[in-house]
Amino acid sequence: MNLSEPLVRPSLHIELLDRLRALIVDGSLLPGTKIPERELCERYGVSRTPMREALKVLAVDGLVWLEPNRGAWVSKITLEDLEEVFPVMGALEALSGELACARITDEEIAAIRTTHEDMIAHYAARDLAQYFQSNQAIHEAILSAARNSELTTMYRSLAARVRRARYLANMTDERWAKAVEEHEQILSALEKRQGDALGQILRQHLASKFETVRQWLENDDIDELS
Amino acid sequence: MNLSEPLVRPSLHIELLDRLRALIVDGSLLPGTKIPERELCERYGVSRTPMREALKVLAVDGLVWLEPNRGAWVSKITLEDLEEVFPVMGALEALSGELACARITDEEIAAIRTTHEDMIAHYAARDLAQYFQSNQAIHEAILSAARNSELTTMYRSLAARVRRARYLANMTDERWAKAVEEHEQILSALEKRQGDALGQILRQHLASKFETVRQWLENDDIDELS
DNA sequence: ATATTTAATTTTGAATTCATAATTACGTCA
DNA sequence: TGACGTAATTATGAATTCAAAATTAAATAT
Repeated sequence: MNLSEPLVRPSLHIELLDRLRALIVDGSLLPGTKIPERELCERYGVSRTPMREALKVLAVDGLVWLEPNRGAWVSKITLEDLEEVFPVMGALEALSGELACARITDEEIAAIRTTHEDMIAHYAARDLAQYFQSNQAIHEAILSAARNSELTTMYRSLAARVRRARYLANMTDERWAKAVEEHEQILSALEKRQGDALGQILRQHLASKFETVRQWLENDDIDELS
Repeated sequence: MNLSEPLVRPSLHIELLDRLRALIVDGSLLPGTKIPERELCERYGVSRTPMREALKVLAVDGLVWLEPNRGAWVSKITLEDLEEVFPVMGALEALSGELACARITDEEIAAIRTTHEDMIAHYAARDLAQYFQSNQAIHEAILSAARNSELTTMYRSLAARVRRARYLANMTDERWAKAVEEHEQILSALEKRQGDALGQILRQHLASKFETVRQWLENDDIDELS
């Protein structure tokens, strides 16, 4: 423990922001449901003022929908939303690949290679949860190697919204195999530091991911996740 | 006047948000200065509650910097910030070009051509303010033709931050000529609906814009705009 | 006179209060 | 019984109030 650390007390609205975001992203608060403002205030022992500040920020972030004089609702995720969000994420992820190739260290590449091999092992063991975790870690590591905090903020905000869809559980074997193969290409381009190629592969990777989501949504004959 | 329009009274914090954003973007509130919360509350006749909500949203947007227990400052724009923001804007603008080519109508292209010719006329007349306005209208029209509200929101947020730098006043003749030439290429690619090409040109266009900013900042031997 | 400590003032963060809008519950009448 | 209208309740938006932190001013000491 660092004893000379300054004593900073994070403000309530920041703390709340993180907690509420987690509640929505992990699915504790379901899309389309009303946000129980009073109940959350009681649960966290805060007044409505910081709670409402946090909700307004989350509304800008796209996780919350504010209806004037009617309260706050957890945003739904429609296919139309995803059709807009995925191309933007694709462009951002392609950029992160390009920048990462120019800036990543050999050590960082080695670490990603290790995570990649873990991921392959989870794939072989058909452990979807662990696979998903390694997968996400790889994309985060590339993003981090891009050394661009604006890019990081924007990408994370979109990724959080998409992640709520939880479509991965419905991934077919075929799709899963293709995703793993694409990841081989990602590693290969990264190790050769081929920025443009990596950008294109990442973009394509995300596009196929979106196709999975689209098919799932269309097959289930629903147009929103609630 | 549309008599069947629903009677919506916009909430104060939304109104304030727009007003404050305008104050910062148009330079009435200078980068690095403290935001006079009390004074603004009096000016707009509102209490601190909605004002503080608006400031928190603007902080997420990157226009305001909140220092815990010390208040709100207008964000400074450092060269380091711009070095991060420009590549992201470039990726988004490239995407807007690609999508626009796939979706734009002939009428929209014709309208952009008209604005383009206006812009050329302002260039010939060396009317920088009018040139700037037409220029911005063209980029907005392409963005709008991309039909992607997520993209629009993100791009506009970054554009607002960059616009505060007001580097255009310092554009050299050489740079200005190059920008006009790039715009000819933009129109050409758009009219041929060559999405990939348009994307690359827009990205390059923004990159040269950034070089102007960088040189200006470095020549003036300052590292922030205040 | 300047540096340092202490007290007064101002500002901030957050709880509380209050007016208004929205929702629900109730009562009336066909 | 069910549709409509009214009253009671609840929730929301925003002003006010209050405690704590930061800043400024004043006082003391060197």
